[in-house]
Parts: sequence; C-alpha cells; structure tokens
Amino acid sequence: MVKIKDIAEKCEVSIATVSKALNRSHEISEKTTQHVIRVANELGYIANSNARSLKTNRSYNLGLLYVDKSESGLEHEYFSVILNSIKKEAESLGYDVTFISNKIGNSRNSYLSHSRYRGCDGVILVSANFKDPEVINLVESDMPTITIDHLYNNRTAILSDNTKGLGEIVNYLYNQGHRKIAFIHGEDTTVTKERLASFHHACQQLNLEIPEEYIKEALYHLPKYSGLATRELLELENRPTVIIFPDDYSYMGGLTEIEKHSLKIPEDISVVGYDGIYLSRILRPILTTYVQDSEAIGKMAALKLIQMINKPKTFIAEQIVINGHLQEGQTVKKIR
Amino acid sequence: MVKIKDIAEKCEVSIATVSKALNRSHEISEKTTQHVIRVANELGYIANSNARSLKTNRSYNLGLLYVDKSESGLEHEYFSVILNSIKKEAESLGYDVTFISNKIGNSRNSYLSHSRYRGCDGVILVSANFKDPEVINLVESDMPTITIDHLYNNRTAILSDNTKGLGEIVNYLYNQGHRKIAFIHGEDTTVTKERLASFHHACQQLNLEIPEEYIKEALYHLPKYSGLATRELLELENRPTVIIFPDDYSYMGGLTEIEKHSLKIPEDISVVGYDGIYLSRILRPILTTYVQDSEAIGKMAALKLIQMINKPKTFIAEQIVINGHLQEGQTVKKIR
DNA sequence: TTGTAAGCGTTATCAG
DNA sequence: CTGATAACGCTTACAA
Repeated sequence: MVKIKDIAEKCEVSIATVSKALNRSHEISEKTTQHVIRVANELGYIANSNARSLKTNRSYNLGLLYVDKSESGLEHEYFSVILNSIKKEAESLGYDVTFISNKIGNSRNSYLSHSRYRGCDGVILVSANFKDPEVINLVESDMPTITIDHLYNNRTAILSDNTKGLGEIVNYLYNQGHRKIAFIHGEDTTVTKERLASFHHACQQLNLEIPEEYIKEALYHLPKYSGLATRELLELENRPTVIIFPDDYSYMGGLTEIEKHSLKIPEDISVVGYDGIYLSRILRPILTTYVQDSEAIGKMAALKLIQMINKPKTFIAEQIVINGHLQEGQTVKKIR
Repeated sequence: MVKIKDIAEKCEVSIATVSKALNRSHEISEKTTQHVIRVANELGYIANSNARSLKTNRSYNLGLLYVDKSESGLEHEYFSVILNSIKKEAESLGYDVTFISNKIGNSRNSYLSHSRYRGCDGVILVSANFKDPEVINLVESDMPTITIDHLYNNRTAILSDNTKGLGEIVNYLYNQGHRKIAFIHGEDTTVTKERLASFHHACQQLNLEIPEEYIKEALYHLPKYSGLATRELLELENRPTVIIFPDDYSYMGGLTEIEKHSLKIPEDISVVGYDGIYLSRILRPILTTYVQDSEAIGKMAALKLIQMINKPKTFIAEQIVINGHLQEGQTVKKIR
C-alpha cells in the first residue's frame, strides 16, 4: 500500500507537507498542494483510517445498535427502511456505519465497550431492549447516542408521532360510524404507553365508552399473538366492529383468525394496521393503516447524531417527532 | 481511556508483558497472565482496534457491499434476511460488519479504496451491480471477496439453486396438468440466465412447446414491470394457464393486473412466485413459490469469507449452491 | 510556506 | 519468562 511517505519522497517534500496538502490545509501553497494531490492520485494513494483515527480520535464511523427481539433480524420492513435511510444519510455526510454487538472478538462484552473498541463517534439505537442495563449504560455514557422510538430522560430521541397516530385513527373510525373499537396493542414500551394513552384520550373526547375487554395485549411484529387476541375479540358476546392492530405485520395473524371465523373484511369486521409498510398497499383489500415516515426517521437520526458529534458542547437534547399520515385503504366499512 | 500502559504501571510489569498476557501468549507465566487480566478488568480496559489494526494489518471487520438497484434500500426481505444472517454469523465468529460505499468522507471513491481505507479483512457483495467496473475492480483485487447470487470467473460465490428451482417449478406445474406455462423473468443477470436455461431445459425434457410470447422480461422486485408483462400475457389470444413470476414481490404487480381483468386465482389463472419471503405465506391465497434458504445463504457467505481470510493460500475458490424447496401454496389449480 | 519530531496504542522482535 | 524498543501510518505542535 502506498503511503504518505511514498508521496513525500516522490514530491521531494516532507511527510508533514503531504499530510497538510492532502487535508487541504491553507498552510501549504496552492502549487505544492496541487502537485501533492496529483502525485497521490498517480500513485493510487488511499489513506489509512486506523492510523488517522488513532491520532485524531475521530473515526467518522457510526455504530448501529440493532437487536431484533423476535430474533428474526432485519426482516421487518419498518426497521429495514430506517436502517437503510440511516446508512444513506450517514454516507452522504461522510460517515460509515458499523453494527455494534455485545461481543469483542470472541468474548462477551458490553455494547459500550464495543463502540469504544471500534472508536465509533456515536451510536444510533434502532431496535434494542431499552430496559437492558447494558443499553442504559451505553446511553448514559459520554458516547453520543440517539434513540429511535424510545425516550430516555434528557436524551435526544427520534419518535414517530404515536399520539397523533392513534388519535387520527380513532377519529377516522368514529367518523365512519364505528363505536365499538377494539385495540390490540404491543408489549409494554414507551411507544405502547403513548399509543394507549392517546387511544383513551381520543375516545374520551368523543364520549366513547370502550369496555375493558376491547383492549388486548400482544407482541409487536409477531402475528401469532395478535391472532390469539383477535380470536378472543371475535368470540366476545358484544363483538367490536373494528380492530386496531399493533402493526401491519401483526395484522396478518388477525387476518388468519378472521378467516377461520368465516368473516369478511370489511363487510363483517373492519381492521386497521399501523406502520404503512409496503405490504399494506399490496394486500387485498388494501389495509387502512397509519403510515410512519420511516425514511424520515432514519435520516433525521443520522443527521442529529452527526450534529451532536460535531458540536457536543452546544448540542441540546431534543425530542423530534416525525409525522405520519393515515392511509385510507379498503378495510374499514362505513357504518349506517 | 485506560490503556495497556496503565495496566503495566499498576502491575509493575512492562507493556510488552501486558500485551502478551492479554493475548494469552504462552510466553507469559500463568500467574502474571491472571494478574494482568484481573487488573485490566478492574481498570475497565478496552482495547483500541485502531492501534491494533494499524500494527497487525487485521481489522476483524468485514465490508458489506449492498447497493439496491431499485434505490429503495434494505427493504426487500430476501436481502434483509441475508444481511442479518451475515451479521449474525460474522459476530459469532468474532467479526464486525461495516457497510461499504463508494465514498470516503465527502469525496467519491471506489469500493475497493473504501474497503482498504477501512482496513476490511474481506468484503461480501450482496446486491450490487455486478457489471459495474468498480465492482469488478474490487473482485479482481487481492481483497478477499464473496459474491452472492453472481458468479465471477474463478471466484467464490454463494448461489441459490436457480437451476433446481425452475426445474422443480416446471415439473410441478406439469404434474398439476399445466401445459401453457408463461415465465416472466428478471433483468439480464447470471441468475436470470440460469433460470431461463433451466426453464427451457425442463420444458424440453417434458416435450413442452413454449411459444415465445410466453416468455417476458421484467425487473426483479419491481411489481410495476411484472404487472405490465402480466397484462400482455392476459391479453394473448392463446392465454397461458399459469404464470411464473421473477419473485414474490413482483407477483404483487401481476396480482393487481389479474384483478383488473376480473380473473380469480387460481380458478381462472394460476401463479407461482420465487423467493418464499414471509409475505408469500401470509397472502391469501397462499402463494405457491420456490423458497430460497436466505438464512443459509448469508451464513455461508460469512463463513466462507472468514475461511478465505484466515487461509488465503490454501483456500480454493468454490461455488456453493444453497438448496431451496417448493412451497405448495394455493395459487396453482390442478387441471383436468 | 515547509520541515522536524513527538506521539496516538498497539504488537513484534530480539535481547536478557 | 520478561523487558526495551522499534514500528504501524498518520496528524500536529513547534521550529525554521
């Protein structure tokens, strides 16, 4: 590999001059700079990020903490899109992206250690177990971090607008004539809490009495559990006219159950999803769902993290809410 | 950050001894080794991968080249699963994974340069434009590489079994009584060539005459183009009884078109997908498709690349074919 | 404007 | 079995 020293020899200048020229330092004359750059190109010089990082303590590398609780990996489109959007934005700002695990080489280690080991300038937490002490440890360290869809005290987070989302859904359903609205929510997380609160708030505003049996817990992204919850709802004496699912994927579990009961969507029962993944649009009937702008979420996460890295002193923790919108599909029946 | 020197001082040994002890060198006595390790833990020592890599020329970091031609990113499940499987296997073998772009910092650069800049030990090419000179340049360099679903001369590749796949599909359709089999294939790639050859071969074996108008080109993962091709097929005088799609996603484009023609699947027309993504199982009717073992593909890619890295001399380029299987869904009608 | 030299945190060689 | 020391490739005071 050709290095700075080789260029220096060829140009008959010192390595310091080469380094400065390559970094476009104004200490160096325009002429020398151009010459050095030309020779560097001729020789096919490529910098060594390890040497550079060692010296500067900056890696221009972002860590990505992505732990899928369902152990099924990147396969959930919502997160996949976020991940890719992070990658795209980071690249366009001159940063690379490395996955962070809780191992270093072959031995177990904390996420924080791993991030430090790789010299990450910052870390984005996309889907993690936010209650894991190790994760908390990372967030509370001096390592710049951004969380997506989870809010830690006094830390920067990118949040999808769960409050607005559930509110819009409930109001839409009400306007379509629905009064018996069931809500299957995901496991207990910040996101879920917010959605539940918003659901109840919206119902209250509309003077809707929702029986407790209409509220069911399932797990995000796992159709099976939403299927079970759906069955319970369908077998209720006083069956709801519409079911809100935790997410579009989970709806598929409900769908199977609804079919088993020989019910037609939306004639016999209406359904609403959440996320607005590609799937929701290609399903038939097209799913009525709340579309999260996951593209924007990922982009904003990368952008804010890099801002934080660049101005650690003046950066103020903020909670950024990314708006979504209701996708009116074909799965909600207009009543009366 | 605590470093080797701090440990050395506390233990009253030299930094060389600490380094060796930490690396479990047998030059160092068991007693010293244990002591050093204990103190290292007490102090919360974390190695610095930059310094280490600089010295050893090994990063334990794999580059991942993933360029989605549809510009839509990680959102295709087939690739998402592969990516995650690579990440999992790499981690379990003590490697990290970094995305490789064609930029370094803010200036354009080649994939190869980027890989070198980050000191990657090797690179996996998941979804790339395999005809791009820059990509070819990377593969032909001394950087260990593995390609997925594309075969370069004399290089290691992980391939899904396209030959077996198309053969099985055709034979299955034949057994179900189908004689008028249409095939919408993807853009011209190694994979497509193989599938087309296999399709024709299987038909020939069965003495099936397939009219040329039954073979259509579309683009992988883009429902729109398969939709157009489907329309052409449906409007044919002599309409096929079954259509094979390039992939499960693309089928969705065909589905829309079939619905526009008020045709029922599989009563009026049968369809077959390819990939076997999650979607294929949750669709109704369940899609008959050829399931690729993407989990195994990703895992094998990481494994082989690491083997290549470890034994560059004895490693022999090989083409590894990962078997899939036919998923009998509900979209193929039994004829007669 | 350019050069000298120290040093970032490791590993590896060689001597003791 | 342990230690001194050079070296990896680069940046950056500071000197010239």
